[in-house]
Amino acid sequence: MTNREIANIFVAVADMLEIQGEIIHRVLSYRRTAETIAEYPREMRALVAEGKLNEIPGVGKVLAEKIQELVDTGRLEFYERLKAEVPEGVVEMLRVNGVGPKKAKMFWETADITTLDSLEAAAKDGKLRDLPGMGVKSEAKILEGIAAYRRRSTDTRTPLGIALPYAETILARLLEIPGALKGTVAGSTRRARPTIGDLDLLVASEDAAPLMEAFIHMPEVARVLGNGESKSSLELANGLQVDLRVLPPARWGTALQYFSGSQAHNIRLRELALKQGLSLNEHAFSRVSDDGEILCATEEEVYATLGLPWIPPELREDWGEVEAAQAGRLPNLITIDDIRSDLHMHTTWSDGKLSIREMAEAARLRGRQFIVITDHSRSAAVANGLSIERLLTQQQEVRAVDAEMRERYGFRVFHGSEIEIKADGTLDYPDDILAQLDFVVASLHVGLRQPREQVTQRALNAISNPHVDLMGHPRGQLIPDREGADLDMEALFAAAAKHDTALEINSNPERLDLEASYARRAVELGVKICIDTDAHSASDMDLLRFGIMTARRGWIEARSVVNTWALDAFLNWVTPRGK
DNA sequence: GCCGTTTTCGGCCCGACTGTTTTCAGTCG
Repeated sequence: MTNREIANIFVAVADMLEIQGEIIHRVLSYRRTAETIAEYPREMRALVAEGKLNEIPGVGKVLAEKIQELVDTGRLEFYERLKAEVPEGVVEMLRVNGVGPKKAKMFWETADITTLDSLEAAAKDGKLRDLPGMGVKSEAKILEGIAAYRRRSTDTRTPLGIALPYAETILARLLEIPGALKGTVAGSTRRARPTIGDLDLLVASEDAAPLMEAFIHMPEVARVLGNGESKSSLELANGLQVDLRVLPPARWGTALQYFSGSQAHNIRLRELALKQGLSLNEHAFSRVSDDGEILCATEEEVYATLGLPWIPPELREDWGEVEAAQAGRLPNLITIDDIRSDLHMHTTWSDGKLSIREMAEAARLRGRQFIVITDHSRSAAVANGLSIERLLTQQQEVRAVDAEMRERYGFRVFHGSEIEIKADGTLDYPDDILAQLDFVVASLHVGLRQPREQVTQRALNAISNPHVDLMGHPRGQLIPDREGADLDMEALFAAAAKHDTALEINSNPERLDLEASYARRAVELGVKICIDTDAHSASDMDLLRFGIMTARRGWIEARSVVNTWALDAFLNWVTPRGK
C-alpha cells in the first residue's frame, strides 16, 4: 500500500463522510491528512514499523490506527462500510463543477439519483429544476458541468511546464490593458507544484472592470464559470481553468499572499494573525477589536506584521516553513544564478538534436562554465545508444571540443555517459570502460514496473558502483501520466549518502524527478543533488528554471548542489572516486 | 478528528460568486 493509495482512500472517506452530512472538521481532518500523506517523503509502512505515525502533523490516535490498518491488511474496514452506504455514483457527482456534497445528497435522497448518467438524464428531462434549492439555471449549469467533466481526461491537472508559460502569456496580454499596474502568476504555479489544477492570475488596478471584460472575452474562452467585480473564472477551450483576481495596488501584498496559497499555509498565517488580535484576508489585516484595517502593499509587510521574515512561495505548503520562519531558520534557497554547470545532456551521437560543439556553445551562452556530454549507452537502441567503439570515438571529439572551448573561452567540456541500469541489474558498460569516462550518470529506463525489491536492488547496484557519479531521474516518473518505479527511496538515499553518489533533480517538466519532498529528504540524509537539464536541444537548456523551482520547493541550498560548485570542487569530487 | 504558555472541551480561516432565496445556503478556492 503506497502513500498515494492511502491518501486516495482518505480522500474518498472524506467525500463520503461529507455527503453523509458529517461535521466539516472531521471531514477536513481526513482531507488534510490525505494531502500530507500524498507527498510525504517517508513511506507510511516505514513509519508504522518505527511506531512514528504520530510524527505526521494532523495525525492523531484515530487516523494513525487507520493508516496502520491499511499498511497491515491492505484494506480499511471503515472505508468498506462507507462504500456500502454511499453509492459510488453519488461520490462521483462531487467531481462535477457546481455539485457539492449537499446537492449530491439531495439528488440521492429526494430523487433517488445515484449515478452520473441518471443525473444527466434527469437534468435533460427538466426534472431537477423543481427539487429543493434548484431552478432552471442550476439545472442547466449541472448539464454543462457534466459535459465538462466528461470532456476532461481522468487526470485534469496540467504539467507545470505547460501551465507556467501559458499563464505568462495570458498575463502579458492582460497587462497591456490600460489601468493594469502590475500582475503576477499566483497559486500553485507560483509555488511550482509539478502539476497545476487551475491557473491563478493576479493584477493590480484601481479599475477592475476593463480587465474583467477583456478577460472573459479572450478568444480561447470556452465557458465563463463566474464573473464578478473583482474575480472571474474561465474554462478555456483546452480544458484549463483560469481565475483572475483584480485588486488595488495598496492591497497587493495581502492579495498576492492570499492568492499564492497554499490553503494550508494561509490557514496557518490566519491562525497566527488571530493570536495577535488580527483577522487576515486577501484585502487587509483587520483589528478584531475595532475593525481598523492594516493595508500591506507588499508580501514582506504581510509576513512582517506576523513577526515573520518573508517566506519564499515554493516553501508555502505548511511543511514546517512557518516554524522555521519563527525560529529564524528558513533555508537560503538556491537560485538559478548559483548554477555553473550542466552534467547531463545529449547530442546527435545518440538522440539529441545538436553536435557536441553546438551544445557546448549553447550552454556557454547560457552562462554555464562547464558541461558533461552524456549520450545514451549501447542497450538504449531506440535512443541510438553508443557502442563501446562509438563511445571511445566520441571521446576524441569531446576532447577536441574541450581543447578548443577551453582555449577560447575557458569553458570546459567533459565526457560522460548516461548508462542504462539494465533489467537484470547490471550496468550497460563494463567497469574498465566506465573508468575511462569523466562522469557517469546511471538511469532507469526499462523494467520500471518490476517488483519493489528487484527494482530497488538494481538502483542500489548502480549507486554503489564506484564509477557511477549520479543517478539520473531516480524514480523514472513521467508527468502527468506515469508513476515512478516502486523504489525504496529511503534505501536509495542511504546508499547514495554512503557511496557519495549524487541524485538528480531532472529539470524537464515531464520529469521533475526527484520531486521536491524526496529531494528534501535526500539532502537531510546527506545526499548530494545535481540539477540537470537532460537537454536534447539548446532550448531544453532553458528548462533549468523548473529544476531550480523544484529544488527550492525541496528547501535546497546551493551548497548541496553539485552544479553550483566551481570546476576545482567538481573535479575534486569526481576524481578520488575511481577516475 | 485534532489539539492545547488561555482550553482535555469546544473551538477549528476567510471571502467571492451564484442562484434561489426574501436574508442565505451552497460551492469554490
